[in-house]
Amino acid sequence: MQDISALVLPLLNILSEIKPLSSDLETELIKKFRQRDIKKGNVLLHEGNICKELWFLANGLLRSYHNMGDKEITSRIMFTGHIVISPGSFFTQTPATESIEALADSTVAALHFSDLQNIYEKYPEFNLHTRIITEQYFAKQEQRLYLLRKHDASAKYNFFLEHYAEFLKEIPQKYIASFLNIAPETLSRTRSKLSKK
Amino acid sequence: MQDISALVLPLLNILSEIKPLSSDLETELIKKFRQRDIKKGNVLLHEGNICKELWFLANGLLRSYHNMGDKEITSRIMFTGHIVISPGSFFTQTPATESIEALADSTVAALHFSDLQNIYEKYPEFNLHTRIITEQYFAKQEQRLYLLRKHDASAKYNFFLEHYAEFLKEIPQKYIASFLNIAPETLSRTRSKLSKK
DNA sequence: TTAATTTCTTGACTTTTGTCAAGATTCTTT
DNA sequence: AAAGAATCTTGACAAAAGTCAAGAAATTAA
Repeated sequence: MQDISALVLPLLNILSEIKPLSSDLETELIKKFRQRDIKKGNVLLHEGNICKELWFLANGLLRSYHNMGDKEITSRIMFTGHIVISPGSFFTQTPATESIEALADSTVAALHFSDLQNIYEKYPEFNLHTRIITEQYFAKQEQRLYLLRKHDASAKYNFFLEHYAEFLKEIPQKYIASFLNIAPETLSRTRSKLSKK
Repeated sequence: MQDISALVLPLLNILSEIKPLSSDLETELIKKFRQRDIKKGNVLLHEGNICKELWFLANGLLRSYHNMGDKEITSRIMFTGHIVISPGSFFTQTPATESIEALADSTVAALHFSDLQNIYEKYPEFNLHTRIITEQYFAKQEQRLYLLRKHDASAKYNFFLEHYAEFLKEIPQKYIASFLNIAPETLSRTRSKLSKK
């Protein structure tokens, strides 16, 4: 069990680069975040449940996915230093259409939705920080949409190599395939074709 | 040439439902918005240019699209009352990967990026409004992503019917097809199969 | 209203991807 | 290190979607 402020520190740095945080606000954030440890394979959020917390991934690797009929489709992969929510669920506090699981033993700092709302009331200047962060994640989503609109498997994979290269190190290929919305066999064939050239 | 405040009024209503606007802020917004009229078929933003303005679509119909090789793929369709930007481009002031055109004669109220930044400085409370609006549009993007991840054409079209029914009235089918990321012929066949059941 | 243009539908065919299955490889665990 | 489990690769085949083309229908313009 680490000191929560050590876990949250990188997040505070991200925030204060947008605009320095008052020490009161900083203290409040540290006070409200709670540590959660998730073992590899365990689920942080179940589809159908409401995403009641915002997580700062202090250490580890997470994956969000939809159950499409009988198979899972990976929606996002999240690394150390990412802010993690299920957006549709968290913002509106309605049931999530996706699940989030740990691909590696992970540690998150968790902030409850209602605590966040209280922070907005007490420290309205915090809206600036989250406005900008939401914009940044929004732009990332656009990139994701662009990938999914690519015609065929090799166009998707090439775009993936350009924009998501960091995925290659630790992520099993089957998750990359479902991130690209193609069958794992198709990804395997696409890669072998590519390496022959 | 209408009075700009009449154009912007519905936007002010949306904003003040989030939280009432101070009359100074309201005046400032009205002062900074400019009217633009776009004829059907004309392009509001060209791929490769920077999206320098935020638009409130006071009246009309817009479509954003990517050029994927030789063909266009519709990314969004925007109706009267929508706030319109090319997110990746506007937020970071970098070149857009999409174009935006008018599908019908349209009137927008335009706010320049730098004017918006000045408003944020002068009226920091405005961050609350845009934070919440960005969250709402973010959640919509999630739904869009969910659609594109659907396996086959009929699953996409059924999801489309449930969640984007308002598109059906005025949008030519070829744009709906490209919104679903399928060929227009495939959409036509999917629809005829569906109506036979 | 008629002519011209664009959009939509349908068929035949091709290409791409998905599916199932078996073997190879890699990763985990004991 | 060895056994077990999970993942990846490859082949054969099936299914789905894309492409091309021609005619029908609808929309727009004259």
